[in-house]
Amino acid sequence: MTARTYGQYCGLAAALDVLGERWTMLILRELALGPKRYSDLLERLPGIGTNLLAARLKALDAAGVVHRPDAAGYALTPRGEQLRPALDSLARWGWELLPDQPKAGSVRAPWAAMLMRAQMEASGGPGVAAIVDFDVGGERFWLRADAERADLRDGPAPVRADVTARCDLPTFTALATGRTDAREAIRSGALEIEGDRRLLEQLLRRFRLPARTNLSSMPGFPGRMRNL
Amino acid sequence: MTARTYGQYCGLAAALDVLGERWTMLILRELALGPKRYSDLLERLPGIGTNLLAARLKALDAAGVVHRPDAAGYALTPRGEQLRPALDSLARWGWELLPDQPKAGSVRAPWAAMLMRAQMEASGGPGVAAIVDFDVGGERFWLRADAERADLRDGPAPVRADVTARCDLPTFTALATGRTDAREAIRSGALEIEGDRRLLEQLLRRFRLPARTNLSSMPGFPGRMRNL
DNA sequence: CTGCATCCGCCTCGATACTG
DNA sequence: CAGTATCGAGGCGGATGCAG
Repeated sequence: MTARTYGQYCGLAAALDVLGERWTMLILRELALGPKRYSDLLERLPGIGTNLLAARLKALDAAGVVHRPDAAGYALTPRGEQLRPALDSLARWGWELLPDQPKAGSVRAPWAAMLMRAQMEASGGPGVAAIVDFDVGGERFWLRADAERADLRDGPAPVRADVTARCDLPTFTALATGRTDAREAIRSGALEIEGDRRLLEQLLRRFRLPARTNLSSMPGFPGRMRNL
Repeated sequence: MTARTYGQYCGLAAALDVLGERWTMLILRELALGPKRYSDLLERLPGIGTNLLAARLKALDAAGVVHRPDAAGYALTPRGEQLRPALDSLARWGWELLPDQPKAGSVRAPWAAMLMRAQMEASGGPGVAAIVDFDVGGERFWLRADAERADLRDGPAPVRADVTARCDLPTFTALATGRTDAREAIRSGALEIEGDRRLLEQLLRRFRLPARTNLSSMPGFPGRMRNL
């Protein structure tokens, strides 16, 4: 009954009173890619439990972070959209914790794409204006970039894209981590392009994630960490 | 035994695997103000419970976020310091959730000061270089500002400050929220200054927090929210 | 079928008591 | 001072039920 709040007059504590419970920020991550229905969220958040998702959505609605534009479907409110810098910042910090090689089934292309978008914005912006339509192993999402900012949504692009890129998930993660580049992937046939090839190459160059210090070599590891 | 992780190859999920449990980010907030001992943390985190604090510190140590420079005392590692932008971002988002009037006992001057520092950095930087020593109701902390960034630590300034400011907590929150300004507070005697008065006035102008939309007037309020 | 609510076992949390 | 041990209450995860 007595909702567990920190009761501190502090911005961080107040934010965590709303966002701090398990799964909450991950729900918002999914909704940041576009509106979704209850069952969409369930399938993208493996392990969450149906009751918990319902409870979180209700709480987020009450907090003014999420709303229901139509009867079936949840979306971020403007207040929820304002969370993006914070989620980006956390994601960039967490990126360095991830192992070099993802465990099978733990990767979703949009998650990597979100990270790359955040990274791009943090390092001076995309630099070019473009709309790119991705198909990564059948998963569709699209990016709208301008000089400083980039926006990422799932689903197919609702407008005509400048470039269309199709590849499988391993290729995409290889592109993301810089283990390969666009030119090479195209040459090997792993990446299929339609439209302005140079635009995509330009973007992917800015898209690259920073190298990670390998955690397994850190003192005190493993503690209670990762099991991807 | 099986530490509850999300198991997603996603920066945000990885960050939350380390930071997502209750109290963790608030511990880091405290350590971001400077190294502290176990009992210092206990007293600044009312309600945390001794076992939980010990467990969190152990986990954060294992994760490479916190370390113990000397036998009794915890501090952020460089990796922990890198969390500042993320904590700042969350704090700025959460600021707008706070009620205009804090409940008695729920305010700590450094929390407001942290928020002001984050706000200052986000809106173009302090603009001036200065070291300011604060004494707010007996609580000491100091700010080192340059054109773009600002650093805030608790305790008295270890170097000679350009300005020394002394006031009580209500005056400080009034300054923070813009309900009063430095000139007025000095004139009324609520704020005592030693040193370069104009420097402080300049800083405090950049220090002001944005106005908040009053939550209580929002649809769906109260849901499960604040009880400060 | 989607969108939950209910129930159940376990784990986390918070409070208190106790120890080196 | 700096934690560990213990225990009740509640949050979480999984399975199942059920209404629209």
